[in-house]
Amino acid sequence: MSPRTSKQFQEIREEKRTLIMDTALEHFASEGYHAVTITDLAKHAGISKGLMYNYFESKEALLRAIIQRSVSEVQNYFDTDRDGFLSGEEFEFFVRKLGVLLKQKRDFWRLLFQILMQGEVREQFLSSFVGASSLESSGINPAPDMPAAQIMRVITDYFVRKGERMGPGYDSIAETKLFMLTVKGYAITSIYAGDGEEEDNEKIINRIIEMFK
Amino acid sequence: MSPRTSKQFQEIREEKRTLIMDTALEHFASEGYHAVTITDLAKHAGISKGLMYNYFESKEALLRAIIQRSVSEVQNYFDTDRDGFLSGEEFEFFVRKLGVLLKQKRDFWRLLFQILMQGEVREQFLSSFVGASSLESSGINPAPDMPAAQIMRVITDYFVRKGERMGPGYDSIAETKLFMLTVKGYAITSIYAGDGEEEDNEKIINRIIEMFK
Amino acid sequence: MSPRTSKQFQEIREEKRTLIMDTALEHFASEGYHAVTITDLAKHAGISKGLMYNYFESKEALLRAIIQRSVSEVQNYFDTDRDGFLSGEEFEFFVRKLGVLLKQKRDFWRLLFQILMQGEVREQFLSSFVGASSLESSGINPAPDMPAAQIMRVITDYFVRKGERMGPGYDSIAETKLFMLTVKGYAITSIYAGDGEEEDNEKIINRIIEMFK
Amino acid sequence: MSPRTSKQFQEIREEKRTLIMDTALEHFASEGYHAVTITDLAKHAGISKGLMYNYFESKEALLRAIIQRSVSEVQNYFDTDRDGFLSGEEFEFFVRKLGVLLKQKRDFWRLLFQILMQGEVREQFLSSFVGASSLESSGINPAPDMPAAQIMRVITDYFVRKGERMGPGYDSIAETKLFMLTVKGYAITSIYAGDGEEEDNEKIINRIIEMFK
DNA sequence: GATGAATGAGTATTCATTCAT
DNA sequence: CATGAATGAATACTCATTCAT
Repeated sequence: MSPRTSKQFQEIREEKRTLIMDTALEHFASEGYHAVTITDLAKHAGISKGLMYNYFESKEALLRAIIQRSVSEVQNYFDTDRDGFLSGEEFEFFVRKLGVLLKQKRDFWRLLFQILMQGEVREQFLSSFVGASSLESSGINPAPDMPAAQIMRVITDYFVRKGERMGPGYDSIAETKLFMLTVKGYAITSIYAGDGEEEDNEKIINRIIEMFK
Repeated sequence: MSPRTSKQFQEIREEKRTLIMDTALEHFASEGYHAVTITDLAKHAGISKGLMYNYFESKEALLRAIIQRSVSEVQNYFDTDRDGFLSGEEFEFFVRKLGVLLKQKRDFWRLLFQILMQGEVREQFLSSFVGASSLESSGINPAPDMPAAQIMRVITDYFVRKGERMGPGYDSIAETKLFMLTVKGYAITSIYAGDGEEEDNEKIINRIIEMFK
Repeated sequence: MSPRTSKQFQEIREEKRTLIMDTALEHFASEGYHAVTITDLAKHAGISKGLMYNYFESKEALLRAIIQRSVSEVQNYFDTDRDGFLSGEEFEFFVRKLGVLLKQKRDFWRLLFQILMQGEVREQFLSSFVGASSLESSGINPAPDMPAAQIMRVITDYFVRKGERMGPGYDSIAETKLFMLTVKGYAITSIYAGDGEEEDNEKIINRIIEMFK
Repeated sequence: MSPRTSKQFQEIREEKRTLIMDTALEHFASEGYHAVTITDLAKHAGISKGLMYNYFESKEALLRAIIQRSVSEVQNYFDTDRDGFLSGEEFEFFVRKLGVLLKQKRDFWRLLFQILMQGEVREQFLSSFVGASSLESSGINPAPDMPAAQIMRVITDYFVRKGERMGPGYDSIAETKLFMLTVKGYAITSIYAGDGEEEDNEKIINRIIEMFK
C-alpha cells in the first residue's frame, strides 16, 4: 500500500541493471554483438524492450557499460597501483592470476576481442578503456594514463631490470614483446578452448613462467 | 566489332570477380563485415550493386568466396602435401614463412580472426574451411581432412620426434600447444601492428625459432 | 496529526493540478506539444509520472484542460456577456485590453496558435472551445454559442453600426475583416516578439484604434 | 534490354523526388509534421518506405528540402535583387503579388507557420532559411544576408522615404511595423480561409494598399 | 495520495536483395 | 553484361500509459 522507499527503488534498479548487463554479455560474447537484437536480449532477460532503454541509452551504451564494468573488475583484480615494482615472485603470481582471470571472465574477453577485431570504428571508442588497444599496440608505449598502460609499464620495467641482471646478451625490449605476444596467444587459446581441452593448462602456465621469469 | 571470344569473356568475368573480392576483403578487414554495406562495396569497386549479385549469390557467399580463395593461397604457399615430414631446417623455414605470410595477407587474417570471434553462427560456416576453427581447438586433433588439420598434424609430428630426441623430460604435447599459442600470439600481434612497430620483428622470429626448433 | 479536513485535501489537489497545468503550459508553449514528454513534465513539476495521471486522464486531456482554463480566463477578462453592445469608448478599451492580454497570457496564445496550425486532427477537438477556430474562419459567422463567436458578433455589430454612421461608402464587412486580420497580425507579432522589441507597442495600438474606432 | 541511360535515371530521380516532396508538403501542411508518419507518406505517394530514404536522409531532411525549395520559389517569384528601391507602383504590385502567392503556395505557408510556432528547437533550423524568423522578429533588423531580410530592408526603405514625404507627423518605424503585422494577419487569414471565404479578398487588398501606399 | 519500474504499440531508419530496362 | 531504382522485412528506439507497492 505504501509506496516503495527510494532504497527499494535503488535495489530494483541495481538488480535489473545487472541482469541486463549479464544477459547481454553472455549473448554478445557467444553470438556476436551485431547478431544479438534488443528483442533477443529482452526476451532472454525476461523483460520488455522498453525497459532496456530505461537503463541504457542505446545498444552501444549497453556495450560500453559492460566493457567498463569488466575493465574495472579486472583492474581491481590486479590492484595494479601498488608500488609498480614486480619481483620475480610477483611476476609468477601475476601470470598465474592471469590464467585464472581468463577462465573466469571468459565471456568478457570473448566480447573484448570481438570488438577489438572490428577495426577502426570500434577502436576509437574502446581506446578510452584499454588505451590504444592492447592488440594494435605491439609497441610498448600506450597512453600513460590507461589501465592497460599501467600494467604494460610494470611489465616492461620487470624485463628491463631482468636485462640488467642478465647482461648485454639479453634484449629487454624483444623479450617484453615476446612475453606480451605469448600472453596474447595464451589468452586467445584459453578463451576459445572447449571445456575438455584444458588438461595441460597448468603445464603451459609453468612453461611460460619458466621461460620469462 | 568482332564478337569477343568466350575466352575473353571468361577473362573479363574473372577480373571483375577478383576486383570485387579484393575490394570486399579490404573493407571487410578494416571496417568489419557488418559495417560494410553492399552499396559501399559497389561504390568502392566502381560497379553497380546489381553486378555484385551477378557474381555472388549473396553477401555471405562473397565472404565465403574470399575466405576460400585465401585459404587456398595459404595452402599453396605452404605446399603442405609433400611428405608430411618436417626437418629442423624445414621447421625454421616454416616459421619464417609464416612471418612473411602474416604481413602479406594481413587483410585476410584480420577478416578471418574477426569472423572467428563472432562465435556460433559463423563458426559452422567457417569450420568447413579451417576445420573446427583453429581457435576453438587448442586441442591437437581437428578433422583430419581439413587444410588446417594437415598443418597441425605435421607440426605435432615434429614435436613428437623432437620429444624422442630430447628424452623423457620433454613434454611433446605441452610443447606443441605452447608453440601453437605462441604462433597465435605472434599472428595477432603482427596483424594488428601499426606500420612503424615491426622493428624487432626479426628478433622475435629468431627467438621463437630458438625456443622451439 | 489530526486528519486533514476534506477541504484541505481539496486545496492540495487544486494546487497540484494548477502546478501541473502551469508547468505543462510553459513547456508546451516553448518547446511544442509533441516535443514535451510526460517524463519531462513530471520532472519539471517535481512530481511523478503516475501522479500526473491521477489528475489528468491523458496527455491530451491535460492539453484540453489547459486550453479550457485559459479560454475561461480570457472570457472572464472580457466579460463579454453584458449587453453585447460596444460603444466607441468600449471599442478602444477592448483593443487596449487585448494588447495587455496578449502580453500576459503569452504562453497560452503560443500554445493555442501552435495547436491551431496542426490542422485537421486537432481542429475538431479545439473547435469545441474556439468555435470553428478563429483562424479558419476569416468568415464572420462561427457557431453562435461559442465564446469566440460572441466576441465576433459584438465586433461585427460595432462595425455595422459604424457603417450606418459612415454612409454608403463604408463597407462594414470588409472593415470587420480588416480589423480582424489586423488583430491577428498584432497578436502573432506580439506573442513572438523578443523582450526588447516592444518599444513602439503603444504607438501601434494607438494607430490601430485610430484606424478602426 | 539495354540499360537505362544516366539521363533516364536522372529523370526518374527528379520525378520521384518531386513526387515525394509534393506528397509530404501536402500532408505535413494539413495534418501536421509530427502527425504524419513515413509509412503514411509512402502509402500516399505510392512507394515503399525504403525509397523515401533513397531520396532523403531523414524525415527532417525531407522537411528541410521542402522548405528550401519553397523559399527558393518565393525568392524567384519576388526577384528581390533588383535595385532594392520600391516605388509607389511597385509597392502596390508587391502587395498584390503577395496576395496571389499566399493563395498559390498555401500548403507551404501552412507548413512554415506550423514549424515556426513550435518554438526553440525548430527555430534554429529554420533561421537558416528565413533569417531570424519573420515571426520572432517584429523588429526590423534580421540577419542582413537572408532572403527575408532583403525584403524587410526594401520595405523599411520604402516607409522611410514615405516618411520624408509625409513630414514630421509620420512615424516611419511604427508604420513599417504596422504594415508588417497587417501583412502577417492577412497571410494567416488567407492561408486558413475556407474555400468560400475569399469573396471580399480583393477589397481587403485594396484597403491595405490604400492604407500604406 | 504518490512513486517510478515496467509495458508494448508505434516510428524512423537500414540494408540485403530483386528486377525492369 | 550492367545499372540503380525499388522493395520490405528487420531493427533500434520512443513514449504515453499502467500498476504493484
